[in-house]
Amino acid sequence: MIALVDCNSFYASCEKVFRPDLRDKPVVVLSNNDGCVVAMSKEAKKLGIARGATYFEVKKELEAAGVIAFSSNYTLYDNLSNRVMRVLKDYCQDVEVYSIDEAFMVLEGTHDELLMMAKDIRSKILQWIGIPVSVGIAKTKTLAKVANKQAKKSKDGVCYPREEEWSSILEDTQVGDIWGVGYRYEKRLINLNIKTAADFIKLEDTWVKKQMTINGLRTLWELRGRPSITWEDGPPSKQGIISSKGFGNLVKSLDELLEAGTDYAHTAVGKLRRQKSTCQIIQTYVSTNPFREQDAQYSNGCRRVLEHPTSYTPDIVGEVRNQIRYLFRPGFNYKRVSVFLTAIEQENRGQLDLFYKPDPRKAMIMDAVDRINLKNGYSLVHCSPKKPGHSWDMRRELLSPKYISLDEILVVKV
DNA sequence: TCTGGGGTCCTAGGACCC
DNA sequence: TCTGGGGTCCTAGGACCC
Repeated sequence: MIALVDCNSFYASCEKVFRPDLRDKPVVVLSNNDGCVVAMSKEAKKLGIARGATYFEVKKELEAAGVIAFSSNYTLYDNLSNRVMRVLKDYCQDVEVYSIDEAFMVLEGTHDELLMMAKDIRSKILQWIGIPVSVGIAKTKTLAKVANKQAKKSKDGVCYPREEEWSSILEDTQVGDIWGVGYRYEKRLINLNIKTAADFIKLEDTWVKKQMTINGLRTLWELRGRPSITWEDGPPSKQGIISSKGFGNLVKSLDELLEAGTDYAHTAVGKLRRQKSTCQIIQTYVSTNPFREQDAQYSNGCRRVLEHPTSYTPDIVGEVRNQIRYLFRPGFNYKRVSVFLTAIEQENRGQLDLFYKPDPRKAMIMDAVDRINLKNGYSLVHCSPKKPGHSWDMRRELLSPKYISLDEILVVKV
C-alpha cells in the first residue's frame, strides 16, 4: 500500500514549533517580499482569509482579527522538513520525498497494522519535532492523496479506507480536489456536469486521453485503483534551474542590477554544482513592475548557448553580467532579474569534444570554494562583496529567528 | 509603498531529412 | 510538377504540481 504523509499547514506549523505561546493562535506566513499570504494555520483558515491574498490589502483585517504574520523563513522550514523525513525513513526504506511538506511511503502489513503504524508515525512526529501531520493510505498515489484529504478532516489525522468505503469517499471528493486536475480542467469538467471523483471515474478512457492528455488518463486509472504514476527513488536531477526574485525596492542603476544578477547567478550555479551537473545555456531576463501602471514598462531577455558546458561560477556570472549589460536600458524602474540555466547534464556525462580539454584548475577551485562555504556559510566566498543592505534585498520585516542555528537558538531558563 | 518562486510534462506545428 | 510514407529536432503554448 502507499501512504501519503503530509504536514498540516506546514510553514505556519514551523513558526509555532518554537513559539508555544502561538499554539492556538491564527498564524499566516507570507511569500517573498512579504507579498502574499501563502500559508495559514487552521485557526487562520477558519477566519476565511484567502490563500494568495495580498498582504498589504488584508493587513488591517488580519491585525484586527489578532492574526500573527511571519515573513517566510526557508532556512527553518528546510531544516524541520529534513527532520520529518528522517523519521519517516525509520519506518521503511521506500520513502519518496515529494515536496518540502509531503512524502509517499510504501507500507506492508494488514489493515490494522498499517493503521497502527500511521498513528504511530503521526504521534512520533508531533512529539519529536512538533509538526502535526496527516496520513492517507490507499492502493495508488492519487487515491492516497484523496485519503489524505479525508485524514485532514478526521479527528485522529489518519485515513485508510476499506474497499467498500471508497465509493462514498469518491462521491465526496470534488473534481477540482483531485491531484492532477487543476483549475482549468476543473472548469471544463464541471461544465460537462462532472462534479466529483465518482463522476470522473465513469468517463471513457479515450475521451479522457483526448481531452486531458496521457496525464489525465493516468489520473483516471489511479482513481480506479490501477497504479499508473511511477515511483521516484531519488530526487531527479533538475533539467532547468531558475533563480528569480522580485526586488524589495525598485532598482534604477545598471550597477545595482549587475549586483543582483551576480548574486542570483551565484545561487543558481550553487544549485547546479550541488546536483553535480553542468549547463550549456544561460538565459537572463529583466523586467519592471507590471503592477505600477504609472511606470514605463520594459521587459526583455536573452540567451546564449556556450561553446562548452560548465559549472564554473566565474564563467556563468560573467555571462550573466554581459547579458544584463546588453539588456539594460536607462530610465526604467526595474523590479526583477531572473537567471535561468538549462541544457543541464551530469558532470562528465556530456558529449565529448575532440579538441576541447577542460581546465582542471577550474574544478579544483570550485571544489575548494564549495568546501569552504559548506563549513562557513554559503556566501563567504562569493563573486561580489555580499554586503548587507542592498535596496534590492528581499523585504522580510516579519522574519522569525533561525531557531535551529547556534547563534539564534533559544535560551531556556529553568 | 506594497502583488511569490520555483519546477514538470505533453502536444501541435513548422522546418528539415531520406 | 506532383505524389507518399517515415522520420528528427525545435519552439511555443498549455496544462499541472508544491
